[in-house]
Amino acid sequence: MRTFNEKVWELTKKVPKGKVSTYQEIAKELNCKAYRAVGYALNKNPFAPIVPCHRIIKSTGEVGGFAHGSKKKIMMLKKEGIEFYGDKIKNFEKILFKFK
DNA sequence: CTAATGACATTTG
DNA sequence: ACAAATGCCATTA
Repeated sequence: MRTFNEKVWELTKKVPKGKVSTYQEIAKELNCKAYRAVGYALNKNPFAPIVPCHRIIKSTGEVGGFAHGSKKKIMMLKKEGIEFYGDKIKNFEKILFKFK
């Protein structure tokens, strides 16, 4: 059956390169406010390289956490053309991908 | 079934 | 504006 986690991964896969999304947006798309569960799902995500989990950040514009270290996450995002103010995303609202 | 956990978000001091 | 406390939901033990 399609678990909550699978839905999360599926939405995460839809985020285009060079853009990011938030845990909150994903939760909302699933008709709930389980941002916590979303993070949990991505952490336990068995499709580590398949799903672009690094494109999911906090609603505040901070990168949040990452299984291999937040530092790595930032590096990967930078590689995709995303700019940073230290640990915070630059032009956050402009590169934010919305599902709706 | 109950308790604990976590890559969060929002409110409060 | 920043840091701490509180609330949140699904998953796991």
